[in-house]
Amino acid sequence: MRHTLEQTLTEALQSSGIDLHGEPLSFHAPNQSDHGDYATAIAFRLAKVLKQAPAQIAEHFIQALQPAMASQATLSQINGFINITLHPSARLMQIATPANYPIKPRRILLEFVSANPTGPLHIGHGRWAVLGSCLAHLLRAVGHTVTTENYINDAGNQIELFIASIVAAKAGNPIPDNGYHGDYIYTIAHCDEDPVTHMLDQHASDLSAIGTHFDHWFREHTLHTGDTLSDALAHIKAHCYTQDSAVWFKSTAFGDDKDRVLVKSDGSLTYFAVDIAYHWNKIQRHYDQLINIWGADHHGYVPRVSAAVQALQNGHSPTELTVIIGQLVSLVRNGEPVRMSKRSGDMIYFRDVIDDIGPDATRFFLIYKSSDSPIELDLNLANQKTAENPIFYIQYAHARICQLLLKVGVPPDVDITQIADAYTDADRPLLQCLMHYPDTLLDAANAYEPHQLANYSLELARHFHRFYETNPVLTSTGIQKAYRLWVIAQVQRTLQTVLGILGISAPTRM
RNA sequence: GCGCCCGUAGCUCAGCUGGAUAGAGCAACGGACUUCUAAUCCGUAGGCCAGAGGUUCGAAUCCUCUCGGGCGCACCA
Repeated sequence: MRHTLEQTLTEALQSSGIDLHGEPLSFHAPNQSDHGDYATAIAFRLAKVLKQAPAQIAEHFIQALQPAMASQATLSQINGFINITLHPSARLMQIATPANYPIKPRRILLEFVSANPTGPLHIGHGRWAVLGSCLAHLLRAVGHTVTTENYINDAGNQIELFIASIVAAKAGNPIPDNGYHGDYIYTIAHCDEDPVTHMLDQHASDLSAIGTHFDHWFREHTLHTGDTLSDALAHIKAHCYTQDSAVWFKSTAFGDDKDRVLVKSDGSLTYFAVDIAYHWNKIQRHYDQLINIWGADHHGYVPRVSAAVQALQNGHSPTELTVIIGQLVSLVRNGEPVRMSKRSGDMIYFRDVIDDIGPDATRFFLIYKSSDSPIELDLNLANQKTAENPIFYIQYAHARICQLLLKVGVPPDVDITQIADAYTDADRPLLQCLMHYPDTLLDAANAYEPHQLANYSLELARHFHRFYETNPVLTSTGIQKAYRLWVIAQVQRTLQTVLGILGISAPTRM
């Protein structure tokens, strides 16, 4: 694993009396597999300080390191880069060794979706549902403790408008202009269930359809009935002032653009005031980190919440707040944008997309792009999107392995140093890909970017399919058969882990 | 006007804290199924990384500006 290698080799260099001047070795995977398994450009960064050519420095370092590495790898210098090429058996050993992740475990509260229960979930909520659940799996995979939470705004104006809309529909009256006009309003009006409960059940059902489940559903109204609100306001009071008969929070003292109103001049609370109470509640649950996933349409809200979290804690044992801003999903039909508003009639809901292309394709489609990048979904191309969706390519790799292993029965116990004799250079890209899995996982977790893992799974599947074409297993014999079986079993294991984190099924046949 | 995100192959997108010849998928063209599932593989073609400056050994990546697109700038939630 990269981290261990960096540590070991840094120590080896230092004990040879080499001064790195604070530069980290920073290994990366070379973009050409025949350059080796790990590479570092440290010689370039030290060239100026050491007043030597990079190639010279690299050669010098290699001389110092080679003795310590000889049993595992060959070191070489190309164009000033130091390349490490593991011996085949060392590479196989690396793959077989369980990863340990150099992180400080944190207790994390991850909040996402948090849709108003005034209408069904749309595709945008779906993106956060997928991103959030993948991120939770990812952070847990490297050793953090994660609690997932869905915040429900079941109090306030929007809920009142929602209820008023249903009451009007029930009575056969026209729905208020600023009310909700979707078809679902009439559906709810025809049943006796509590409208908010009905909506929340539907949310849970939609989320469950793509395998997203929350540890907590936090209801806003519980903030109003308990002491949390007054308690939170009391804790932030030192940073507040009164002006124009409204109470303002001096958020500019914590980096916000302007101060924000908490208590309006009519005595009622702003949404922000309630949100402060919610975050106060989170802080009191003693997490190390709060992560919120918000759509780009809320990014302007970040500085004030961040300011509030700082003010509430007054610098004492701070809980860190991290807000992940994701770009929006837009729907297009016949080249024309489809407006996504809960108040307009014409709506495509998240459930429609799931039913159309299936949960696995939906999840993959929403996770394999960076959340910084907007997603445009053409409804007319929905079926085509299914064919284009690379998820089947990945699942097919897994299914191929499963069917093959089924025919073999119980694979034999193997001695890695023995089967390494069957290694050929053509297998190197696949083995490197397998070996780099823990590094990829760690990078993805540290960056809060599950899409890195989705892209990794594609890459692994590609290498596997190539291997499969040219390495018949059933007709091979002896060491070669054992080796090939071992390799595909490693691919199977890794694919299962990755697909598990992505929340996508790993079918045994297709 | 101010702030955040984005601009990479025909289309959809990767490109990790600057590193070696910028990569996939889909679409196009040409090959490979009596052989572990062809939902696959191999090959060909496709690029002024929006544009212009700057930083340096080295820039798609960092800084500044311009153009173009998305989103946001409430005593709404």
